[in-house]
Amino acid sequence: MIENKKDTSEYPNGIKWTKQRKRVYQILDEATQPLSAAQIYSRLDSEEQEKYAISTIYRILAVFEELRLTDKTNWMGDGRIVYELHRTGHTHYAVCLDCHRRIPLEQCPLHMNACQLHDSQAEDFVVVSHKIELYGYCKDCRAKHMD
Amino acid sequence: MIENKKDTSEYPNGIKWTKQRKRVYQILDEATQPLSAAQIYSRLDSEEQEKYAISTIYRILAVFEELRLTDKTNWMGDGRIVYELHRTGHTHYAVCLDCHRRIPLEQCPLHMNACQLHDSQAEDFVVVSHKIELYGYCKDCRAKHMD
DNA sequence: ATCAGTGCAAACGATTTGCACCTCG
DNA sequence: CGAGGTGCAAATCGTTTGCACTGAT
Repeated sequence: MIENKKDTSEYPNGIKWTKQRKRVYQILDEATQPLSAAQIYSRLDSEEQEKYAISTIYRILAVFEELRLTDKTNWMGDGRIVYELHRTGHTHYAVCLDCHRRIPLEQCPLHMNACQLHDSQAEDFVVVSHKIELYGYCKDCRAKHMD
Repeated sequence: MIENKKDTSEYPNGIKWTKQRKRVYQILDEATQPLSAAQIYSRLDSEEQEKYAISTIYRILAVFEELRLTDKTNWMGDGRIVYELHRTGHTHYAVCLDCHRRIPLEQCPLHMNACQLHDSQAEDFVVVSHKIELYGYCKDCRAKHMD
């Protein structure tokens, strides 16, 4: 069997690394913020014969989540589920209530991964992960309303 | 005009306090955790002629949110939107990844309401509110899987 | 009496699924 | 070659909306 290098340095074991999956992975990788399935779909180039079925996108995202490649979130806002690569640990966002921009936070305001929770209501609850979202107004939007 | 006391001690001004609204409010008030529209609907007693239209439930919940009577949330989990009365400030939950139970936390693990955020990525972002959800495994579910 | 609130059914948008075909390994 | 992946269209689910009727104030 001929030894040939794979063009993508890192990808999960045990699944077929099809052009569709490559592309969805690439789009998520290039994204600066979490994307919905529809947003991923719309970033496919129709001129390049790239309009893979939207159901395929959903199935790929399901597989990615199964493999812990992505994080899935649906928060306040437009109600759609958004996906992002599960990069270096977790990410939280500051969400502007005006322009709906999601600003990723550099650091986590809470340090309690995989720990025992000390709260009288949730005794013996073992925390595996957490999500935080801060709501407020970004610099630009505050300026906009300052008149 | 005859002065007559209202049977419900507290309710919002300016809206008709119909039996449907009373009942939805009561269900939310009795609930120990946030409920989805469908869950509220299913708690109506069909024997009591109480099966108000599901669309009515949604509309009532929309009004309640407008009046700041309730908080609306859709996080990780089953994808449905859940509602709870906007009681004494904000509440956070520990969500069991196994049984999906939502355990309200006694205290907020984060103290940063209405403050300036100090994060290099979100400079000059003014935080109005925040949501936190902890994911993990509750006592019962951990016991279940311990064999 | 009036107009907001309701019920019903139909519309809607996001997500899922069944099935035949295709393609990676 | 064969199992797994995909495309397409139809189904499903939660939620929203149009319209005629009802009931709280």
